[in-house]
Amino acid sequence: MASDMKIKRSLVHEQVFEYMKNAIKNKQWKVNEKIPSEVELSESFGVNRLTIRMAIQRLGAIGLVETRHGDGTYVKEFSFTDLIDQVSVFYMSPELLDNVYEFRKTVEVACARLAMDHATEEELERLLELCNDYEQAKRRVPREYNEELLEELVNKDIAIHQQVCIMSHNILFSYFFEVAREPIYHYLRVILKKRIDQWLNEKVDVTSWRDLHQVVYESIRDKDEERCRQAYFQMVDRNVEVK
Amino acid sequence: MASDMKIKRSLVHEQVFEYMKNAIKNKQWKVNEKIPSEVELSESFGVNRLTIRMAIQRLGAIGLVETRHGDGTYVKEFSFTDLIDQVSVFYMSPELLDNVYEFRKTVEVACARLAMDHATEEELERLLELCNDYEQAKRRVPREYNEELLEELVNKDIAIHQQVCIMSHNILFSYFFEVAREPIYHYLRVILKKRIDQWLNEKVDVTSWRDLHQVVYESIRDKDEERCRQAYFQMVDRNVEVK
DNA sequence: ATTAATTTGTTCGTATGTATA
DNA sequence: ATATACATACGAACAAATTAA
Repeated sequence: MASDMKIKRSLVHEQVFEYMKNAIKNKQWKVNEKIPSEVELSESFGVNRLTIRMAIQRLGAIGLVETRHGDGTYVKEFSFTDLIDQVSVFYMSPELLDNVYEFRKTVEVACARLAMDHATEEELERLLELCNDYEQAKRRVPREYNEELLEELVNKDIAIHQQVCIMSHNILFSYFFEVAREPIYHYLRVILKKRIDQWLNEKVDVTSWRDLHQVVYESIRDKDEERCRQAYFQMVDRNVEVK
Repeated sequence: MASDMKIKRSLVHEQVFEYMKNAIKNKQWKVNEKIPSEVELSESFGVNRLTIRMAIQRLGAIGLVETRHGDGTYVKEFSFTDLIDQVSVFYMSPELLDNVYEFRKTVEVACARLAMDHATEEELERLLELCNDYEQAKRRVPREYNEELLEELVNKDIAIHQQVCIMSHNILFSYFFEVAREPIYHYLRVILKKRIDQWLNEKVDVTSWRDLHQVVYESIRDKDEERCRQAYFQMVDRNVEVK
């Protein structure tokens, strides 16, 4: 007798979970729609109400439903970003930091190239705004440098690159950026901290440096592939040593 | 009084969930380790056992723990792939199919380029194997073409590109591929079906075509960037019309 | 503005199936 | 084979939040 065969255990709440997941997948339960109450479901499935609750908890965990106390449970529009935000700390690792360098030099450049073809005027303006935001925050460094300002700079930096993803009008690139967001955040934090320390200690005047974000903006606007590529390369090459 | 302020609701199971999530994040509960039993946790938290179970269900849903009947609940190594597999159908959309074309022309090429620098001998051999697998399956088409063989071909195609991701030794690229896997699958399915139909009806002898996967393999092996790029471009340009 | 009905949140108690020593 | 620890599932009950009469 093959005792190493997978025995199909009951696991009631698992079955209920799969059923409800399929109901959402097949649009039987549509987005923003209220699903049947827990008692209704427990009756129609012929299981205990708490078993239903188990399944609903699981659905809520992956962002498929949202349940409101005293009201009911509603099907939620799936958000890739929300899910990644929730779990990114669990796949974050030091090796990923090393991978960010290659990511920026390849995927981000490709993304910017797509942005040249697909971006709208409004999106370009928004990008310019974000670049100016960044520059303005940078100017505050000599006077009021602290951890808070450092984080603000990193966030503004990320916002710029996220905007380029949006401008590519390719959802996959936006998703990739979300996946890489956590490592990029840590990467930028290390780099920026080091650069600012050098700046303040050795009294190098960095304000005179042409801000490369601005160059990225201009080259996308002017559809200048080569200048854009070089801007990105300078951006990452200026700070190769992560460790 | 600011009544629009976010009121911190109780939501016991939510709090327990957050606590346990942090315990895993901070390596207080390590991977493969058994967490305290439900009764123990319910006692130390001062809540009911079922409330603990709610939280455990949520942790299980995002792949942080695995619970074995009659044994206990164990912390699991987080798997990005498993999570994406579970939810990819929920972010899959027709627009994503259009994005696959640009993905292959940019990210995959960049990935292959990294593979030239980082791939090991064993990985190259494995890639050759997968290419041969694909070619062999392709030769079966004229005699025994059906839905099953079509899916087999698509899966073997995907396996090749996944191997290139592995060879890049950049985890981010592997993650990206996982995210794009579902759209790529549908994309390839449509394209291959159309190509095979043309092949069989118009009796074009496609077996004589040089398989481009083989070219990708050779160019990675020989570190021939230009040939590699052209192979990818031919691969996607040969079938631009998705719809 | 109050009340009543509905729905989710939480608890207790109990019984059962499973794995391990 | 037995005992123990543990997760699974059920039923009943009450608390708390929301909605509508």
